[in-house]
Amino acid sequence: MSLPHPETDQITLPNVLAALGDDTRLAIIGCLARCDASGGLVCGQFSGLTSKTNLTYHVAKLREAGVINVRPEGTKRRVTLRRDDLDQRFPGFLDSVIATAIDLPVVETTMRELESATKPGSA
Amino acid sequence: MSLPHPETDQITLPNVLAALGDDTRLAIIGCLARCDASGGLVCGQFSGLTSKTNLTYHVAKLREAGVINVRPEGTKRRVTLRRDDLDQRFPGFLDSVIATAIDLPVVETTMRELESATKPGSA
DNA sequence: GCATTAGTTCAATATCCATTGAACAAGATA
DNA sequence: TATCTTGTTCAATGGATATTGAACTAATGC
Repeated sequence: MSLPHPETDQITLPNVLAALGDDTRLAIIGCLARCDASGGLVCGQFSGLTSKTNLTYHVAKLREAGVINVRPEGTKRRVTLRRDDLDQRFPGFLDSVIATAIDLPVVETTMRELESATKPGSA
Repeated sequence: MSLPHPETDQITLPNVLAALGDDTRLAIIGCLARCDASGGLVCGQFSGLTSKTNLTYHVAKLREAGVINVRPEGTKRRVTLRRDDLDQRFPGFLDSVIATAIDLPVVETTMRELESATKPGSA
């Protein structure tokens, strides 16, 4: 964990809601919801959503709010949902968000990334 | 319902999250969560939160996102949570938000309003 | 060592969003 | 009718937030 992440008990609802109240970031969460079981995703796999620079910005927002975990992996950054932490802090919240976010439309470029990510042996 | 409210199936998660991702609006929801059983609140009872003008703005945001219902009552506006609609659309979501929002600190002026609102015969 | 890949930093801009005050409208009350 | 209460509208402002491109760093592979 070389990047700063808030402790579980420092995650606040206002921050989480503000972080999720953005289309780009909600799309990131939707993608993660689909692929989290297969080890999460790396930043590059969100490339269909927006520019590389902008992605850095939005991923940082989600990380700082405590919604995701970002772990360096070589030159890449592996992104996962902080499911347990959020469940502990706001029971039922993440599940209800994911249930809807997972159905949000995804651009085709990103869709292909997700498909290859969920294939066995891709993590 | 003289003011425009979205139909239940037009309420979207991105809009709801964006509406709740603001401290003033989350405070309004917290107040409503305490008092909704006793018939909701009128705008004036949120006066401790911000200015009158600004309140109109935030209440409109919540109404347009489908989070609250606003019903004219003489010169007043009665505000209630759209519990059933939100539960139907995003099961578990509102409950998990309220469970936390109800514990958020409330300014004293507003606190007094809430106390008088929950007294029997005040609705 | 050199090029490639993956992501970051920084400064600039653009856009959106919250906040304010003055003037207004509508209903209640006398 | 005059006045008070409650909330709205509008235009203006300030501040935050998203987006961009250029230059950069760090790890990987040849």
